[in-house]
Parts: sequence; C-alpha cells; structure tokens
Amino acid sequence: MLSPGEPQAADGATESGRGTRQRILEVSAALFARKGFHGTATREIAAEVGIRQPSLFHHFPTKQAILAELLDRDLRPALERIRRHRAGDAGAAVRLYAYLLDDVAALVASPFDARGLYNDDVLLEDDLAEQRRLRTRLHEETRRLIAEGVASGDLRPLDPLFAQQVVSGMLLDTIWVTGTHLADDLTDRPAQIADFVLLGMLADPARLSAVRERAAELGAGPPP
Amino acid sequence: MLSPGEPQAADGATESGRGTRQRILEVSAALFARKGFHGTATREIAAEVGIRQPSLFHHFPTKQAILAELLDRDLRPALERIRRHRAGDAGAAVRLYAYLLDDVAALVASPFDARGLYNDDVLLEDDLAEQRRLRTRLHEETRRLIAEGVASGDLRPLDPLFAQQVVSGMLLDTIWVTGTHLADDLTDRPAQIADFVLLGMLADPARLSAVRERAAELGAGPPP
DNA sequence: GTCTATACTGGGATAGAC
DNA sequence: GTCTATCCCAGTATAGAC
Repeated sequence: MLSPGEPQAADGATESGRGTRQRILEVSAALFARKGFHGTATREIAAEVGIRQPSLFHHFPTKQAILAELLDRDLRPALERIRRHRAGDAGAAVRLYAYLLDDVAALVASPFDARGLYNDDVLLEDDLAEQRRLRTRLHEETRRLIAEGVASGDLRPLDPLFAQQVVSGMLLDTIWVTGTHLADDLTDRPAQIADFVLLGMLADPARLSAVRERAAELGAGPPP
Repeated sequence: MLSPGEPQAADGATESGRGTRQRILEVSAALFARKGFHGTATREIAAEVGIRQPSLFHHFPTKQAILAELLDRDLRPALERIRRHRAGDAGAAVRLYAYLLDDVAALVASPFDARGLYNDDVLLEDDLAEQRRLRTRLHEETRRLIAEGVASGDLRPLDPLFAQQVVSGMLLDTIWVTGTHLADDLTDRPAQIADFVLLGMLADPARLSAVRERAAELGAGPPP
C-alpha cells in the first residue's frame, strides 16, 4: 500500500525532497512488520528506499526515532477515533460498533503497516515512554466504552479487561492480516470484525441488526 | 566467580545434564516472546540460565535450533489436539467449543512461552520449513472444523478464512496475555475464549449453553 | 559440560567531501 | 541531501583447556 501521490517508480523517484522521509517511514513500517524492529537492518531500509544507509540519518537521528514516529502516526489517530466515538450519544453498543467499523476501515486503508510494531520489547525503551502512554490510553478508552455497555445492560457482564484484550487483539490481528495480504479482499473486514465482536458481547445477540442499522444512520462506515 | 560444576539452583537440581537443556528452552521462549528472536542475544539467554554464552552451543548447534525446537514443542501437541477434537462425533459447534477449551487450557498451562515465536520473519528461513508446514496444517484443520460447522448449519455462514484468522488470533493473543501476566487470574480464560468465539459464530447464539453442557459431558475441560 | 579466549560478521552511527 | 569511508560495538559461533 503506497501513499497516494507518490510515484511508484522502481527507484528513480523524481522528487527526492520531502518524499524520501515519507518513503523511509513506509518502507520501515513494512520491514518492521515482517522482520521485527531488531530484525530489520538500516541498510535494508535504505536499500529499499533507494539511498545509502548513512543517508537515513539525515532524516532521522536514530533508527528508534523512525519507530517512534510510526507509533505516533498509528496511535494518535486511533486515540482520536475512539474518543470521538465514545463521546457520541447513542447507546454503548452502537458506539462500540461504530468505532470498530471506523477503526478497522482506517487500519485497512493505512499507508503504514503498523503490524508488529507492538510486539516488541523496544516499546520499553525510555525514548518510547510517550508512545507507551498513548497505547495505555487507547486501552483505557476501550475498556471504558465496554464498561459503559455492561453498566447500561447493552452488553453482557464481561470482564472488561478480557473484553478489551479481545478487541485490541482482533484489531492487531487485522493489521497483521492486512499487511501480509493473507486475505485478498478486505472490503468486508470492518463489518466482519464489528459483527463478530458485538455478537460476542451483546447481552441480546438478536439486537445486532438493530445496532448495525443505527450505526449506519450515524454514518459510521468507512468514508468513500 | 561462580564455582564450576554444581549449579546454584534453588530447586534441587543436581542434574546439570538434561536440566540445563530444558532451562535453555524455557528461558529462550520467555525472551523470544518479550524481545523477539532477533532482539534476544545468546548472552542474555545464557546469563539467565546461569551459564556462559558459549556453553549454550554444547546443547544446541545454533540459536535457530533453539527456536526450531520451541516451535515443534508448541505446534505438534496443538496439531494433535485439534485433530483429536475434529475427529470426535459430536456436532461441529460442540467439537469447536471443546477444542477451544482444551487448547486454551494447554496454552495457559504451558511451561513454554510461545508468544512471539510466530510474528517473525525467521519462520521463513529454510531450516524452519518443517515448522512452517505444521503451522499451515494447524490452520487448515481449524478452517475445516469451522467449515464443517457452517455446512451443517451449526455455525452461521462465515468466511472460513476470516473465522480461522479470528480463532488463531485469539489463541495467539491468549498466549501473549499469559506470558505478560497482563491478567492475574487465567483460570477462566478457556471458558471466556470458547464462549466468545462460539457466540460470534453460532447460527443460533441461544444454543451456547447447550453446546457448553454437551462439551462438558465429553470431559473437554482442562485435566485436573 | 562448562569455562576462557577469540575469531569474525553485521549493524548503528559519525565525519566530511560533493 | 546524498555520497564514501570508517569507527566501534554487539552478536554468533569456534577452539581448546579443565
């Protein structure tokens, strides 16, 4: 998945300026995803971008700085999404459904391949404390949204920690599947995920179609 | 300086022979899980085992060989489990439920920490072709069990690939949660996971309790 | 079966020319 | 902003004594 507007030329990119930084991010994300942070050499990144290894350090001070920016670009919009949806005034089940639709759609469409950025110990480095914080917030928001649903009776009495872990896991899994192109067609994913999660959590599973319709009214689907 | 010969182990380990090999496997699994294969240095493994780095190579020819054995010990019993359950004569939903109970219980109880062994590119190395094959088989068995359920009408008409990915993802996620001790009490996990998955897949969610009871009759719970 | 010493490689990062 | 050249450390693995 290449960022829109960038030439997909073999390498002789006409615009070397701002484009290079972006390409470094995209290429790094894909490699980190496939081989892990430690498994990816800066030389590989450079090679795929089409420059020499030391040239990377003109754009980023360290290899970790690349990771930090990738995490930021992944986490900040995600946090914004769940906050926006949580703040809605529909029932918790509808808000959860709408959030899932929106989030999965965003993940599937992202030019970055965030998969595998989170399974690593690197996140424990001091330099990534901020990113760790963002991630914790994201989990908290998820847990709260679910807890609201449980409290209102929309959702069955799940352990909120378990439920949050399920949701986070399924979202991460989506990123993985997206990145590896393990599934050919991903247009259905948002609905598949949202349906599955809600069925597993709704106090009354028969309400799924009502929840789905209400979320659709709110325009929660992926933007065209 | 450590006195050579006798281990300083707390658990009456006069056996330096076979015990060390086992400890290397356990320690490596935990470290690979936390830091990834490439992120883990053989020196770290050795340090935690309580020997010097070169001594590792008396027990394993290469670092990759440690990983290969870990994968084997994780995949072979898992494959055996799903085959056994798939071969049962209950309905597909019951067999799926029983398998999930059994598998999650095994994962939670495992001395090995298989989390993070699978997210890495190392799996693509030639030496790990056999392990890759086992993993594919495991996915196939899962997909078939689900497909049987869909065919019989027990399960709603899910895309089998999507469903398999959900199940595999949730199992991997369990391993992760187990390893990080992110949840204090895991005795409920098998039932939590099995319930959640079945609710998401059953054609008639109201049948869950019946499925649950039938699986319990089959003695599908974790062995005492 | 474990040790010390060490060979050898790969990888992150810097210096300085163009 | 990219290059070449290079530094230096970390990492896997081997040799050989005990």
